[in-house]
Amino acid sequence: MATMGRPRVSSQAVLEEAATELFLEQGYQATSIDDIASRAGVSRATFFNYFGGKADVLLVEIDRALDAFGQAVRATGDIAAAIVSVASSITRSDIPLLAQQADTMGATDDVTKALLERFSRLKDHVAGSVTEPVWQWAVAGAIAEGASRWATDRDGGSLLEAITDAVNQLPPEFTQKPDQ
Amino acid sequence: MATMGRPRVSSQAVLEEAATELFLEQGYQATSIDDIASRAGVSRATFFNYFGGKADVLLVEIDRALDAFGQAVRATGDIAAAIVSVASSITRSDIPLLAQQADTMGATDDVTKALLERFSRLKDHVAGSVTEPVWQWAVAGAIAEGASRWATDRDGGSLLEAITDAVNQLPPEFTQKPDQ
DNA sequence: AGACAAAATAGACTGAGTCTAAAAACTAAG
DNA sequence: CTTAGTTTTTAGACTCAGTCTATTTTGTCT
Repeated sequence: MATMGRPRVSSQAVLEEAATELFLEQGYQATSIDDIASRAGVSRATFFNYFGGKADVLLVEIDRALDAFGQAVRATGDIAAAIVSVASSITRSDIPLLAQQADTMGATDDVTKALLERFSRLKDHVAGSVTEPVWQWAVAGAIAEGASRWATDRDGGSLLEAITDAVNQLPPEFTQKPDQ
Repeated sequence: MATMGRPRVSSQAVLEEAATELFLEQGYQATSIDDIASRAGVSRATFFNYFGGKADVLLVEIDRALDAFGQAVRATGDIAAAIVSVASSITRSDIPLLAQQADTMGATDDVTKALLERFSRLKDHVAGSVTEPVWQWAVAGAIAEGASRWATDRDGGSLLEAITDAVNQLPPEFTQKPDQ
């Protein structure tokens, strides 16, 4: 039945590498999608087969983590468990040049906007377990703050520790499982 | 000494009115900035003299409120007082067709993005009084949630009541003044 | 009348994002 | 080995946002 069709010529990883090179060379703003596609040896249209836009290239890992988090919350309904599950599988080596050198690249408010979108998605995922909207904001904010600190302060502990510390600044009932 | 230069031909209010008409007629997406400028009897370039983009037209009142809020926080350092000061001066008549009919206009995620930007600014303003970042997220989220509920549920109470209710779902120490 | 100031405008330009149709590259049969 | 089917890549056109520069308009002041 199969027939696989034309094999892929590129990948998210290849484009990510090309983009990161250019971001470090020229800065984020000065790099167009055409530039990235050229460097990756691929057409501009192909770039859009792999990414929705320029900022998405910088946030691949975040998106992967968000997807996993949403899936975990939907599966278990337990925020704390989902945090442990996702955060403990992420180490500093998973963010090669992303947030680490984000300012070196001249991260514009384009990136800031994209990050806010991710926060919004995070809050939606949190809503799968935390019913009260005001608490959703607080919990999502704590997670985002923990992750941000971890990414910024280079010599801190693990991501899980950072997020746990941040979430623990909230009242415990905010993150309790709805059932039981 | 003065010499005032050429008098203004348009205003935010005029452009806002023209834009709102078109949004209701054609929907938000289908309306270009050219359309708005034409309807207002002004050139496209002039539109950008009054607004930064299409979404900004929908959020004039929010921006005004945010500016006032930021000013109040900077002046007094008291979140609760700033909320009272700003929120009590805003009534339903101040949002003519904005959030009320936002879905009628087919509010895209363009508007959602713009709203997230506003939330980010709100959080920055909150930071003027709340030092702990995790609490900043919670407080800003509560304010946003209260305002959102007020704008959505038509027959509720005042904006101040809605925001106060939302903020009161947080521990009181989150919003206490830093000094004293 | 002439200098000055501020706003409006024309118009060009870059780049993002979308879309369509066609070409390319591979697999599985016949 | 040829053909049909499938998927990706690609070329290219198109709309629109946003920025920028230079020019024109319209007022006030001297």
